[in-house]
Amino acid sequence: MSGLIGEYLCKLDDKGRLSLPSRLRAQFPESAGNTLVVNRGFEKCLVLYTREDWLLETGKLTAVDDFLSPDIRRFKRIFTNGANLVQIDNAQRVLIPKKLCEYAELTDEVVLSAYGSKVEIWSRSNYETELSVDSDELSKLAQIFHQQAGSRKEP
Amino acid sequence: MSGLIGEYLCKLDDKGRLSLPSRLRAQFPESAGNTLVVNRGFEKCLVLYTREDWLLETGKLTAVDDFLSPDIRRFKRIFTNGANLVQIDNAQRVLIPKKLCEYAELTDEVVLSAYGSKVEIWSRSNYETELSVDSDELSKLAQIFHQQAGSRKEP
DNA sequence: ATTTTTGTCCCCACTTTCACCCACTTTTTA
DNA sequence: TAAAAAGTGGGTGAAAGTGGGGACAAAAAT
Repeated sequence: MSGLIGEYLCKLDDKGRLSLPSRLRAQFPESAGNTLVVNRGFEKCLVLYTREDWLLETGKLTAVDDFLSPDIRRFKRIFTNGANLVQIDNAQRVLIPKKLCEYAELTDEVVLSAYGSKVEIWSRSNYETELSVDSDELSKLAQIFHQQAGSRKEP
Repeated sequence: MSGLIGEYLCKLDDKGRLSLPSRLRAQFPESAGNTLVVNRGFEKCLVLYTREDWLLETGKLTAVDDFLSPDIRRFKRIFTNGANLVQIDNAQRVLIPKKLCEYAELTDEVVLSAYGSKVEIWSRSNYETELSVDSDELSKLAQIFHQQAGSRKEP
């Protein structure tokens, strides 16, 4: 699935339950059922996938054989470690594993940021820091992006 | 089977029994019954398979002829002789053979990390070391992976 | 051959966790 | 502005996790 969109501010309660905004919930396909996958992101955030998208996302990793080298194994581990299945309860909440909460420094205020086939989960304060950018830096980033993206274009 | 997922922190008791989290247990197919296979991993960890997946894994080995070289024979021997059948008891625990506990330096806190068709068993401290990586190293690993994955692409 | 030791498994009991339920508040929609 | 839907918080019982005693069998020692 792709085409997820939206930015949502929501609450994490004392038990570590995160309620999914109904607008977001509605974007998950029926087929996803009540199970999602949550994992660490590259930055101090978590990433939420449908199970199906998780498999797509990690398909490249799965295709490479473990016998090849220690580096390969390590790389695969780093990417897949921490991934956990979570269930959506009848109040549209998921229980975020403690370890992952700590990793992303989640407390009570949490931002969900959906894009493509992933939903990033940030603590509000980390999210705001991440997004605070002045226009100079923004144009620099855009430039870098353009270069990188350009060099990868298929002919 | 593939598509195992999850990272679980669990306890190894004094008797060397490891309790399998129910979430993980539930991911094994009915057909696996109460028998699993545990073996040494390449790194300082153990690997847990269903019996069926173990056969698939060793299929790679048996496909290669023993006559080829001493190294082949040696590898096959080393790889297969740590393997043990373990039974799941009615409290969802498996008894890890002492030799293997020592090999992986397992004490009381153990991390189970499931991915694909295997479950890796790490001591908590070794696991954390394995996964701590700085960004330089990560990009190096990514590069290596990219090469390997690329070289396997079908034309 | 008998005893001792060691290892494995089964059972029971206590503790902890979490999925479910309900109730209340806030927001949205008609 | 009422009604409905969404969001929030907390209590609770069933399930999972944990630890230990003891029966039994295999291996080792006498």
